[in-house]
Amino acid sequence: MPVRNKIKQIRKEKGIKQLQMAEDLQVTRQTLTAIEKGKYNPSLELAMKIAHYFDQSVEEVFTLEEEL
Amino acid sequence: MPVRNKIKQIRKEKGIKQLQMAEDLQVTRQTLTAIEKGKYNPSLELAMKIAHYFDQSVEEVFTLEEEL
DNA sequence: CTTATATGTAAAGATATCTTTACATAATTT
DNA sequence: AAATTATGTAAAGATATCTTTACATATAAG
Repeated sequence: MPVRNKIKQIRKEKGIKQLQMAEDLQVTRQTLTAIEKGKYNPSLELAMKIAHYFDQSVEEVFTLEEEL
Repeated sequence: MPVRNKIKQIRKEKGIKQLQMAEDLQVTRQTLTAIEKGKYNPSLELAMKIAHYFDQSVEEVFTLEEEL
């Protein structure tokens, strides 16, 4: 059950730069890039910070893939 | 910003045993105990599985503490 | 009281998450 | 075209998450 995210899409819609967002969330830009690219999933804490940063719920940003 | 959870409380309300729940979620009972006790936070994937297991949202089960 | 069931805890090891440093390419601006 | 800004990537190291094995205590049932 991999987790997919819509971070890049939402970030683009809101016109936010990776660097800006990384600083606001107090993580490195590399962390954000890796997560957007699906290299790994964020911790629960970071996932909640990201969702709330977008004024959205965790489920609106991250989805648990059913198949497999 | 620590993450708090209501897993034990919700599990008790639903009358589910740790072992039963651990098997359903395909994690060890020790993992569940540690998370309920706040020794560490679950991964995002496990957090979403737990919330959905309870038919609840991540935010209903896990809360991001504001202060600090 | 003895047995069984539910929960708590711990240590060692594996893998995942995140940082730091560094470099590379793509896209935008001048 | 040159400079600046935005994004992609990688490797080493630190810490977090999770498993396995094992034992301990608490609560309930016989």
